[in-house]
Amino acid sequence: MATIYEVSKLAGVSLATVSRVMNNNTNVSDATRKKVTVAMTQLGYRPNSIAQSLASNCSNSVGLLVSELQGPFYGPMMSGIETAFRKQSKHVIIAAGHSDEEREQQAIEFLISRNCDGLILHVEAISDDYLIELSKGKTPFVLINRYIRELASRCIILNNVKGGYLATKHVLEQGHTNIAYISGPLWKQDAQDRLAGHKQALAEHNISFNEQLLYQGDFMEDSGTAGFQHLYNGNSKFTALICANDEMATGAMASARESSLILPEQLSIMGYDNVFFTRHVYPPLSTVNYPINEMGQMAANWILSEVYKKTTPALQTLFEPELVVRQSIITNPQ
Amino acid sequence: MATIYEVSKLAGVSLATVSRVMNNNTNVSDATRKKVTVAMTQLGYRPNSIAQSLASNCSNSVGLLVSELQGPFYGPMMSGIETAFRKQSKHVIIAAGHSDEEREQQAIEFLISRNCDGLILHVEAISDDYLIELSKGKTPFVLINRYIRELASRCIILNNVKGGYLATKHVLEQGHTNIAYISGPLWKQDAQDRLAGHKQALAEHNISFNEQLLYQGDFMEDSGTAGFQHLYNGNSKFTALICANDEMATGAMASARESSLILPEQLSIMGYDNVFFTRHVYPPLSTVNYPINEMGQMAANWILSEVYKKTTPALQTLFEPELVVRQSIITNPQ
DNA sequence: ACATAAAATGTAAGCGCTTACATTTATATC
DNA sequence: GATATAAATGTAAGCGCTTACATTTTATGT
Repeated sequence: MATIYEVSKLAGVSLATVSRVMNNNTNVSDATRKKVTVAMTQLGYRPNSIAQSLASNCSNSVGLLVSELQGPFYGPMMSGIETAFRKQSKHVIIAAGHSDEEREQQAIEFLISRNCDGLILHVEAISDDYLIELSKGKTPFVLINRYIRELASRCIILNNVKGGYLATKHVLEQGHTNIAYISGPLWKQDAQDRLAGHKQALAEHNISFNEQLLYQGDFMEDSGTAGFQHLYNGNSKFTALICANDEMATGAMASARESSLILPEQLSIMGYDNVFFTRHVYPPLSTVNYPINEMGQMAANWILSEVYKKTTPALQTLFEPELVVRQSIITNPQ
Repeated sequence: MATIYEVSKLAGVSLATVSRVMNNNTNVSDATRKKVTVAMTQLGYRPNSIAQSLASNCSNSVGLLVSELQGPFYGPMMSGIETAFRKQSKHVIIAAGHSDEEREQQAIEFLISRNCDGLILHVEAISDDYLIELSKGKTPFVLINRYIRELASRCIILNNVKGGYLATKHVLEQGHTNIAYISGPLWKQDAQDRLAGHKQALAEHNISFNEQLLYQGDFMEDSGTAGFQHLYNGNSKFTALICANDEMATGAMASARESSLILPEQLSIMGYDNVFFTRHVYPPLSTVNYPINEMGQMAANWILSEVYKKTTPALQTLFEPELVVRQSIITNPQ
């Protein structure tokens, strides 16, 4: 592999000049610039990004930490992020935290020791304090789907209260009054917010919240099935079930079907996230759109702007959910 | 950030010695090793991986090129790969090729210029010739889901003929004799192989292959719906439909339902890949398992072994598919 | 034509490590 | 205890770039 030195020799200029044309900012005359580029192509020169990084103290890489590499939620997020960075020739180093405090911490350490210029973090288990502490370090980061007041400007989040509200409002408008709810783990902010939105919509329709109709799940499919069983065997009847995310909704659907319910006729079900497979389940699931792809792109833009000082479209920190109506909710035949 | 120099000063040894204890291979007496490690922790020293890379000419990073970051197929693959590498402190740089020749090529260029020590490639559009040429370069790579005779030892593939065979055999054993088939794009090897397996099973059961019952799709959902429509409006009747992957099967299901067919009673459908959402569709889709997670891990092991000279579990290049029976196939009531 | 400022180019010192080779120190052999 | 051998440590030259600063060239004004 040719080095900058050979290029400079061939072009008959100094190392510095070659470097200058590479980083085409500084003043180089057109004549020499041409000489150099010719030499480069002639030698098939490709800059050594490692050497560049060492000398410039900038690795052009950003670390991305997600909970899982698989699953319907993270794919679109990573996709949005990768697209934004590739355009700028930044590369992304990925790691998975598996929603486990220790592993998330390790992953962050790993990414930092890898000289990432910035980090995009989707973390769940790690404490606010740790992140606040981290923010004092020299590696900038942005948070997705997590709000910490002290770090507000770098928290890219969805208006989950609104989303919860939208979901329940829609169900109410179809005439349902007995509505069960399977929430996420309530120590998580997003789970709380979605539930809060639910309650708000209920209140607006003068329906009192019934604790009997609440089940706390963990955002995973199995807790949807468990939740349905629990609720179904309880004393309070319901004609609609709202789940705090699509996976749980799916689990609940399977479980409902096992209990010989006909869907959606005998039970309306609502999801949240608008994960891609919601179109595929039967009946197609009505849900709330979580623009995770866009939020991923925004996170990338944040880094591009704050770390690499690029000009980007205006940074936005709060995203709005939207109702997605499909066929899992029927109007309640009173 | 402390450097190796400061560590050496604090420990009262030379740079080389510090370097040695870091790469803890060479001979260092226990006494000095201890001195050095103490100094390290005292300073909170973290090696600069960029400098290491430059000096050692090894970036400890491997490039991963997939078609899409999203979608049910790539998630588990990336997951398997990341897990294997994290354990060895290698990092993975991802890029997406979007099944487009030019973009795949660019991505490979990008990864190479990023000094990846090795590459894991899931490419579809790029030519055999390009890859053969690439194999002469200095960056080693392994191919997933692609077989090129000249590069056989680095092709990690599934026995797709067998998979196709298994799927059709199962359907035949349920008493179906009129079986439609939606294939992948037949310029792709895997699509061909799956179809070959299908024909083989048919032949074994003395059923002649009916061209009327074949539709060539493109592995994407929409072509499943288009395929179903085409076949359904054709002259040949069928009681079962086999799709060359799960997405197309899903599309076909939706389409069949739109044509007021009751599933699975009026039409048995079979998928391929065992993508995670197959459990969620209704009826749960019978399919063929593609152990993509394991194959991802194997690809990682290949790199670990060939590039980093680590000892790994035996390398394996050919994987076997397995039938996954769920509820989308009923026995044909002759 | 000459002084002066601006633009273009060159020089050389790092960036933080690894590693071949040289040197010193410890261990074994007789 | 002298010698041979092995183990431990040190020295210093890079790895391929960037960049502050120095120098040379070119443009500008009079």
